[in-house]
Amino acid sequence: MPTVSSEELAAAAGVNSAKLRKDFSYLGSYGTRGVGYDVEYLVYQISRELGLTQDWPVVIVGIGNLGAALANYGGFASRGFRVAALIDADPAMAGKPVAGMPVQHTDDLEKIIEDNGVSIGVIATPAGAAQQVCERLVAAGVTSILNFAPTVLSVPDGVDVRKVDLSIELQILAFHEQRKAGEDLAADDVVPPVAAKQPRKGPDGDVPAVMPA
Amino acid sequence: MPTVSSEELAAAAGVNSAKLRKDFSYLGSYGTRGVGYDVEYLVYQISRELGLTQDWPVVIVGIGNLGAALANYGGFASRGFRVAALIDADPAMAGKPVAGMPVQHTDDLEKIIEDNGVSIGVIATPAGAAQQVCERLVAAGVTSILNFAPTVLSVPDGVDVRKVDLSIELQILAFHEQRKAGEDLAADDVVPPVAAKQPRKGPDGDVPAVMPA
DNA sequence: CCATCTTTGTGCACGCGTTCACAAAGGCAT
DNA sequence: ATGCCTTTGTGAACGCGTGCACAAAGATGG
Repeated sequence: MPTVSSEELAAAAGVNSAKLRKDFSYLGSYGTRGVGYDVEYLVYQISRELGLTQDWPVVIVGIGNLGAALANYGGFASRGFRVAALIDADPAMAGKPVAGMPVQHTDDLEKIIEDNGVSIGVIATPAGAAQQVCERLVAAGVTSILNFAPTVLSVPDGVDVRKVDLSIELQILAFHEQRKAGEDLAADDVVPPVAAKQPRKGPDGDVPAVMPA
Repeated sequence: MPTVSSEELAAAAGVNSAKLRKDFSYLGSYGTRGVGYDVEYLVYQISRELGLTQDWPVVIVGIGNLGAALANYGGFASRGFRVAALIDADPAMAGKPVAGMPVQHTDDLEKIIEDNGVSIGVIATPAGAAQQVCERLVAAGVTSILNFAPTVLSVPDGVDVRKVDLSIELQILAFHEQRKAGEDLAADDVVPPVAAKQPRKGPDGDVPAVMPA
């Protein structure tokens, strides 16, 4: 039976082993003292807790370059996501196959959502169309929205929205780049907490309070 | 002179006004007591600190759907980024215009980086090509990399990498979605800290220690 | 010029998450 | 079966970031 110790996992992930054990303990006591964690069982438990074992039908609205890229993205299927439909407002797109699936017209949005029991929608439309699409999705029963359009969506309570701004990541790189370049001359002006450590995003987040356009 | 108080800004951003003032104070004392912050001046100071006032030439390697989407993305220019070149390994792509700019062949990668003084590279290639492209970018002088390929890149010290995994965001939505659905039946099993609050990414991050594939 | 009012900048305390450290527990060899 | 070794699970302490609360500072009006 292949096992891992919290120490090994912590080293691999670059975190403290005690925190890792404590986090795991919230899921239950899946480890064996003196041995470690059964890899297969642990993977299953975490997958289940994160919802990876469920099947999540999603629709992608707005099949431009980005929408097409998302439709072709391989990482979705392996995480339990199934692209149920591709939807676009352009009648010329209707029926055209993208990622082995015919694009459908916006007119049928509501029916598609219902028929497939979709609760997660992805918006990859131009900024101008996003809010309207969002409202239709929500009205049709979608309760979680991933927004790639450069707009802030307003939604009723109970609906989750996550906004992906591709340029923010670049922004952060540029910030560090500036640091690298400038730290020879200006070794004084330190901005301690706000934006200093390492990266990634997670269920919760940390945003600098204000970010100018 | 248009001004804002820390109170107004804090309310708009949904944060505590004291923290906001303290954060601003790290940039210097730009406020006026009894009045607030001069909007224009504040925007400039923050922009400068974040590196928005500089011109950052970037190259995008891998002009598939995603690369094309990035090339067309309007948000870059307004944040000080200038797409200096689009690079692809496919000879058939060479010379083809994407977002009003001819795609160049990978062979010229090093020359392009040098000629344009590029220090930030975006990788939007298939997973298999990413590491190799990464190494060539670094060898040519790039010190910050934004990686959209589903691979973990290894880079020498001094090079920053940020990985964007489009499915992680969906993952997080699905997690909350699962919560919504299940909280009626199972009001007990709580996973307290790891993954509960609200979203967004920032210069620093919070990752669940372990995330299975 | 003084009084009053508003809002900043910040010392200090509280609270929460991380880390330490160890007792309990299971495996394994003798 | 007994003892030793390894690793978990967790109580308790530490440290750090957040929020409170107030003094200092500037504006504004009389």
